[in-house]
Amino acid sequence: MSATTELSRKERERLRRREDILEAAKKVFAEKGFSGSTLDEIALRAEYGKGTIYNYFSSKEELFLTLVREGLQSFKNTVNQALAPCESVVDKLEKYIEVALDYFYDHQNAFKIISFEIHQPNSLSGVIQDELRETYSRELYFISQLIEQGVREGRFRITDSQRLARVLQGMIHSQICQSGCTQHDERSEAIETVKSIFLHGCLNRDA
Amino acid sequence: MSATTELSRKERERLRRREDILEAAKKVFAEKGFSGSTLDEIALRAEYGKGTIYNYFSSKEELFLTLVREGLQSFKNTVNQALAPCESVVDKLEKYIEVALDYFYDHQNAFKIISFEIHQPNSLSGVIQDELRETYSRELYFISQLIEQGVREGRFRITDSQRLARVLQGMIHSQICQSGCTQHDERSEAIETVKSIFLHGCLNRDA
DNA sequence: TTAAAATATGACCCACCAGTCACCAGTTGA
DNA sequence: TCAACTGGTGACTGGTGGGTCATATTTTAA
Repeated sequence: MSATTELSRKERERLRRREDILEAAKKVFAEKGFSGSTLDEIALRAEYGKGTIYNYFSSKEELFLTLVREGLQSFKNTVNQALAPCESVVDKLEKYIEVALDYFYDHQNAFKIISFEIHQPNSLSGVIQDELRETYSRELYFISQLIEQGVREGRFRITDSQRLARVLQGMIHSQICQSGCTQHDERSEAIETVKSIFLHGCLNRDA
Repeated sequence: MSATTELSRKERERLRRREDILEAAKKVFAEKGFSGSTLDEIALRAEYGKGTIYNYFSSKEELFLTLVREGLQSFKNTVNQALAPCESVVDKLEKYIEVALDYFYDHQNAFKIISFEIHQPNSLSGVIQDELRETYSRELYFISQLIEQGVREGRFRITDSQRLARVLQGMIHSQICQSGCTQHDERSEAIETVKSIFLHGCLNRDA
């Protein structure tokens, strides 16, 4: 084995441990929230000692923030990739609803972490809270820009794109965490319903 | 002063202190969540000693649960009173959207407490968590029953009343906690938008 | 084979917090 | 005026949890 392969195996192992820890932390945070979770439990679940966690993350907050950052980034990438082939605004919105619901159904723990710490303003330190809020609002901004374009094209009955973005986000989020959301037809029914209500509710009839 | 007035003054004072404590607790819990809040801070905000709180509530959990219970009960009463004069299902739904948004805009702390502890399943003890969930799902059941009736009357394009109830709830919740939601026209615009999208999106055109 | 470097580990430290209780101020009733 | 009582109080306690560090273990390099 050459030196480079050696190094890369070490790198891989380090990465793997990091992932193990993140995975365990995701489960615990999703169940108990930030304040309710303990590093002891995360270490237990990850099957590492507590000290090990501090070889990979400098604090509980950094561990949490990493989860949020990587979760949102991964969601964003998925969305961008999915929307790339779409031409019209309506196509894009439909695709967004599909991909967002699919993603969050598949990553419910990530969803819980991202969504409920947003609603709990002051349990994290200021700077971190700000970054979190910032990233989140950029996500909202993405939808509202999409809608804004549709408004300019005269496709929408309602023209407050910010408000529409929020409404759509609320509709999507309402469908996660339902019982039995793992079944495939359950899921596609949810997708169809949200699409149908939002588009029927917002688009001009004569369009 | 007669003995009864004496007693009643004492009673009133006791009630007043209870309210003071609940009010302070509501603010703190709304800001920091259940796990993130401390009784010391609640006592400080209420301007009482920590020991005093235990003369009125047996534990942190009971204090929190009282807030949730009384908050939901008060909301329920407001809704029932508002919907009483309405005849048709559509009238009732419109009224519900109005009154729910108005109520939560006016009681944002209550809203935060009720909504985000629902999304954080395991930070409270089992029995309490169950009661909370139960009460919450009865609220959802109320809307879904309303919609169910509309479905039977053939007024709805979409017939899964449970799902519609969730969507509506998501739309309503998405509008709370926006910036500038204290202004009156902001608020009525939110109400009109939600009404408009939901009804346009769900009702049959020929109805 | 062994010295050195890297890394995992959990006992330990300290700050913090829910809950308690001995004390005290104010009120009542005689 | 005083004794009994009621009710607020915050210092105290026991337990807990984030974060540390000396030690143990494994890996690397010679």
